Amino acid sequence: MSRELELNFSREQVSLNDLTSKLAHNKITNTRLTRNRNKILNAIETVKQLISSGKLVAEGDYKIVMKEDILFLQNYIHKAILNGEYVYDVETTGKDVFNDIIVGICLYTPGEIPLYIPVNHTDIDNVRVDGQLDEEDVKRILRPLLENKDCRYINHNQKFDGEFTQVYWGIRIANFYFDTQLAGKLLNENEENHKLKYLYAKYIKKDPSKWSAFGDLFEDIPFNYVPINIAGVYGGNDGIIPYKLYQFQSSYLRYNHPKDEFRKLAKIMFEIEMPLIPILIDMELRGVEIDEQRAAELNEKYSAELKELELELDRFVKRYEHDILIDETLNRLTHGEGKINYNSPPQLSRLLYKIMKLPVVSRKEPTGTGKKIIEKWLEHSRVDKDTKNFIKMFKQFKTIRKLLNDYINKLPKAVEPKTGAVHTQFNQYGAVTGRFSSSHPIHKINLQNIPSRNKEIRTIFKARDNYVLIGSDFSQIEPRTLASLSGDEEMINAYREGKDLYATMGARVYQMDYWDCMEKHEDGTDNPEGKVRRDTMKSVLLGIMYERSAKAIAEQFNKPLKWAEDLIEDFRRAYPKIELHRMTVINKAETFGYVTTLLGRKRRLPDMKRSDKEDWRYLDAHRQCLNAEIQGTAADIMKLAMIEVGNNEEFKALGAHMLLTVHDELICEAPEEHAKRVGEILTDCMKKVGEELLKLPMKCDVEITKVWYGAEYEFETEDFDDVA
DNA sequence: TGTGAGGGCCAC
DNA sequence: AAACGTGGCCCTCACA
Repeated sequence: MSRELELNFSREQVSLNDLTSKLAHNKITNTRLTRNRNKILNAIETVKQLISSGKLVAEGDYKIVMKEDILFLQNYIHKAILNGEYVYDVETTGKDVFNDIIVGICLYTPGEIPLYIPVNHTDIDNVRVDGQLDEEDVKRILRPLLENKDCRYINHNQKFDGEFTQVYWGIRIANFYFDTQLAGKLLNENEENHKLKYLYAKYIKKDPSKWSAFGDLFEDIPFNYVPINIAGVYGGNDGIIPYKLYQFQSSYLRYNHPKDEFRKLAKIMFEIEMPLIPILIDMELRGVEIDEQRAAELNEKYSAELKELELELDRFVKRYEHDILIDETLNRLTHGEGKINYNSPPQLSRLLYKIMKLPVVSRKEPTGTGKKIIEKWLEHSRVDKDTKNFIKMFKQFKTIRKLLNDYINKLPKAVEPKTGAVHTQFNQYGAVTGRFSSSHPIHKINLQNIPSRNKEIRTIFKARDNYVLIGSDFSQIEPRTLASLSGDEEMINAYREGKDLYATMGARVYQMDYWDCMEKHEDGTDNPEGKVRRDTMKSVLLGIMYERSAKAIAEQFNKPLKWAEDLIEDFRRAYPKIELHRMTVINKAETFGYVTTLLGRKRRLPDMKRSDKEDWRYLDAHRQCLNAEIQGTAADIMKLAMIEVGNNEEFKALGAHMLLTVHDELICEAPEEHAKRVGEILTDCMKKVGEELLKLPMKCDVEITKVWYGAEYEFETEDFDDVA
């Protein structure tokens, strides 16, 4: 099956004894630059001194495995397999799974000595150090352990090790059993940080202050330059530390814990977070292809527009040239040239407020130049027509600049040549609520904030040749979650009967007919008044989930404060159970200092225990209570759905792959001929999971396209086949 | 030369 | 002071 990735690493082109070209991607490894060379040498010297002064010590005995130890290693692996659990950690030249390389392996199994196995250590001139085992031998010897389903793999941030192991050695680790980083987040998402050494210092050594001395010594130094004897100290620790942390954490995260709250957390750990790791590895390594031609077209189009806008802006600003030049700040910031940089908030605020004398429209941001302020200026009576025109162009300029710099021009640069795709990392516990986040350490790619309001940007993403994109999104998952958690009959019934929720709410709150609160009349004609009512209800409901103030809702609809207050009050009366639920969640948070999702994932909000209810820290936490419960529950559902999809045999057999998850939407790729079936499997899995948990009907909208947000894919009809 | 803060804005 | 929840990244500018 096409589950394995085809990568062209061309490793043969590089002499095994001189790793220069392999390391050349990373500018710091260009040791011909004295700056880099010195930086590395100094860092190594620092570590040597730390060791000789006793400040940096191994946690215990350890062994460095060299060429002559090959039989010992084989025997060790045998013992690890009998033991059934092990720590395995890869040390690499950096974080880029497609371009960095494995330098050494830390290995540990309980009852045995921790090992450090160097494989690609070099001297400062990138010449491989003698005496190390061949990488091929290490790979061959480790494989039976890593691929053994009965052997529990334990480590911190296993996705990283799993990806390197898969990309370089073609080995898929069989049993991701316990990730101490994920466990750390489940047990306390508010931790100062979730780095291995920090958690170890805090919970095992009980001295969090000391962690930094051990912390990121090699953060910026490719590990290959670290002398093997020093790496051994470090590597020995990296085997034992995760294991001790695991022992500590698993005393809480276990199915037989006396407290129900921990049994639930154990369930989330072992039935959601851990099974997700191999799925995310597949998604991240596969990546998504982009159409560089399309990106170039859009670049041309938007660049031209941007250039034009800048000229127009300059033309208008020209009349203030003198004022700009005599303004001390602007003169300095524009280097005495008076040419405004429209990307610079300091320059703009000076220009707009001091020179052009635009009124302050937000007490909160008296020098702001953002969207909200621009909107206010555009409606302000004291701003003249010409200036409004200028502001409009400025607004447009900013939008275009953002689209160009952040997406259109950036995506092609992020294509990984070895796969021809753009990759991101899905941080599994990226948000405190349990949601994913998306980022990339090298390319800085976040695939969860690709513009959707602008319909063109997403069309840069395309399915691979002969594949289609199949995206399915949960319709209104958060309101559905609220309906389920609160048990509000009216809301639940709206979903059961397949009615429009917001129109149902509108009918109730406004005491009007259902159809008077819809975007269209019953006969299909437009109903603008109905649309306003429906939009208002949507906003109020979202507002309640986000603890939005009446003032903010009033502002959005340009209505008086009283109007919004009454609306919210009406809503609360019409849906008493939602309000009751909100109060219950808040009370729980005040009593216990945390709220939980449906499955028991915790959001700890210790500030809810403050007695001063006016304290901003209390209010801050207060706003998070209901939202964390709903957002977190929705995240749990999406995660379970991904596991359901990822483990679906038919889905795999049809050659389908998950590519992206954007909170309530899951985007997959499948061969064209299986598109329909894969779409069905996808929505079936998602709906099944949602309905099991929320006990109300779920709705998923599927789209099959060649490009993201593109036109619906046209299936070839059978007739067409016959003709062909 | 690198870094962090502030302002801003994209997504759900 | 903030007053809408969860994120990540860009750009400029000041500062080490």
